Amino acid sequence: MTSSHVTLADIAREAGTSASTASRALSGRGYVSADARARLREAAERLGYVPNASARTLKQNTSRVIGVAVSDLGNQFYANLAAGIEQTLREADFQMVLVSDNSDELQELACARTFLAMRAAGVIITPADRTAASLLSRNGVEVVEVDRRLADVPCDAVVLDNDRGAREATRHLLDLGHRRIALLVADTDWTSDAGRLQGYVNAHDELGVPVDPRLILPIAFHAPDAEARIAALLQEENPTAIFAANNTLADHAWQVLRALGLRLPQDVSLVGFDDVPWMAMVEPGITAVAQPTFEMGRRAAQLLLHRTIDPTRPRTVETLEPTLVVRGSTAATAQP
Amino acid sequence: MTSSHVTLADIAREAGTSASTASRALSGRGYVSADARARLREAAERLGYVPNASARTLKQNTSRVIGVAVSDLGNQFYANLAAGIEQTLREADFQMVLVSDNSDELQELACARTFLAMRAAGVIITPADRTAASLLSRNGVEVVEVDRRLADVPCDAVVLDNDRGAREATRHLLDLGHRRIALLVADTDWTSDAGRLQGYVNAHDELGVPVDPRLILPIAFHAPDAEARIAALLQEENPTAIFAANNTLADHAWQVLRALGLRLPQDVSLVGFDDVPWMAMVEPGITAVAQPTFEMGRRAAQLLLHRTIDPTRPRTVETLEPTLVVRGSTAATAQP
DNA sequence: CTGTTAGCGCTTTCAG
DNA sequence: CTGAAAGCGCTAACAG
Repeated sequence: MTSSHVTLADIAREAGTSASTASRALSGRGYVSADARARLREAAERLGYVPNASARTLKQNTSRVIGVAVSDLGNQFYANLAAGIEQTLREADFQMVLVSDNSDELQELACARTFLAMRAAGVIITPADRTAASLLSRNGVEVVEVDRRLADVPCDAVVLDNDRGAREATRHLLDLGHRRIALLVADTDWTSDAGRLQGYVNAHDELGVPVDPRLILPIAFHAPDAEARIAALLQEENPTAIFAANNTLADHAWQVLRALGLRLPQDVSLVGFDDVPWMAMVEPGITAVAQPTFEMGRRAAQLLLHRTIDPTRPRTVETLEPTLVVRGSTAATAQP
Repeated sequence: MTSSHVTLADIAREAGTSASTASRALSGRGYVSADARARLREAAERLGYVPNASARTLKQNTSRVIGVAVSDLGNQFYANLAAGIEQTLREADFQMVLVSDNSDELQELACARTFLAMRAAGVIITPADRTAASLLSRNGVEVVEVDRRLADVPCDAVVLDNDRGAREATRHLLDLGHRRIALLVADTDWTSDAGRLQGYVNAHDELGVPVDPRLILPIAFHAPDAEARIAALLQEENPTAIFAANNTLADHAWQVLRALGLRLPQDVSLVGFDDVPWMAMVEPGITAVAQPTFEMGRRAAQLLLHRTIDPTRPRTVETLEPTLVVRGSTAATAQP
């Protein structure tokens, strides 16, 4: 029924006080007589008062909004990350403004500008470029990087121990006797993918197995020829195992194997990175490096919330540990 | 380097104009000489001006923020819905504030209050209760309901033809000779689930097959005993087929069948509702009613955007059609 | 075409 | 304990 919005002045008038007193009563800051407080509370309730966040933000020059920019909300990994962030923020009575930036530098920068315009209390980002963090930081907005690190300004971060995850996965295959292990890795300059490549190499080095660069296949996101290239690699290089360094590539690899009629694990072994539901459901199950995705989101949000409380807190990089989940897709090599 | 924020007044001073002229120049509304505009643009660029969204919202009493409240961001269905909404909003230069409310009435109401406080230009919601929409609507905020309808105030909506989806799925099983089809359905009073139940019943009625109420199992979200109850139903009622009316229930059913060692489709047939990736990957594939989830999100956002342009637009309910995707999990009944 | 003025709703000194 | 007053940054009349 109330068409226009009820303001503090309205409830002040209703309760016979000034707006300042009303502000103090409802925000709980400063002295207000119990009597006045009760009257104001009642009036606010009765009139259906909803504080105007913009007015408050304008006055206080900071909001309860946290900007979140992820690469691809359609991907389970980022969706779970966002879910973890959202849950944590909501518990602390903050709101999440969520944007999916397609790892596009321009879109990412546009997001940063939007978050700045909103006077976001902080920003969480899966970075594709360093300019966004730089712009935000320069304007006094705290940034937390998740999944990978890119910023050239100091900021908190939550990442996975990608090297270790990839090393364990590769080592698992090497221990099973595989010597020609194809690596499917995203074609980026991100620390996440670099770490996974490094882990693959390290595992080889540790056992003194030479790395054949022809077995390493960098594939861009959403590359339309991804599966064709994987099929070509399989046929030209005859790997006995595949390590797919993210969930999309694992999916592609699995589809290619199915299309070519190659059996898991008799004809070829497969390890994925990022344990998504289908990997536990297909037969045989896919051996995978599991990431605590939701928890990464939670940690990132916590880091940001802690910093809003104590801005002098030293910057932290939290490195979470992956877990190798062994299933039926990996087995010892057949004798050649 | 710029510690505090650059304001319109700053760039006006820099360019030797008043703040109003600066406002006109940068917002593009009203007359400004080409010369002044150029100087102002340059100054804004040079000083790194970012407009203050709160000030603008306060003044104009409306923002470029759309509130979105979904039931469970961790569920693919809602994540995809959110992704569709986000993409559409971003294209129109709106921001999405996303909250996952666990279908909890109190959380949902709290979200509504937050969106109101932010002067959201509109709200998209997968409703669990009618009070949120009512509160928003009463305060002049447009609401679009997605996936199900609940509001007792007029609002736009985007839903699936659940009756038809369930009818086709059930009909498919009946046509294969099944006469004892278990229905696993979410235990809600939502239109979505009611529609699916109705479709199940309608398909039976059309063929004159009696419905045995003992085969209908309502299961609450996140019920810890969901799988135990499904297993019990299978053993006590001996259905020859299962229709699981959402993706979570399909997952549960599949796990139970696997645990009990029942083969698809020889021992029992299975149809899911909402075609998620694993259903196409397991062997045999799961026959499923596919929803255009992402598209539903897009439509909801479009409906809202159109209404912000033309508030007198008549309310619309868009009903999208599902598609039955037949895979190997369904087959004719074995002769008893 | 441009500047002046006023005010959006709230919080925060500062006097009382 | 309370009210008056000022101002956050922006925009929209309204005169010039």
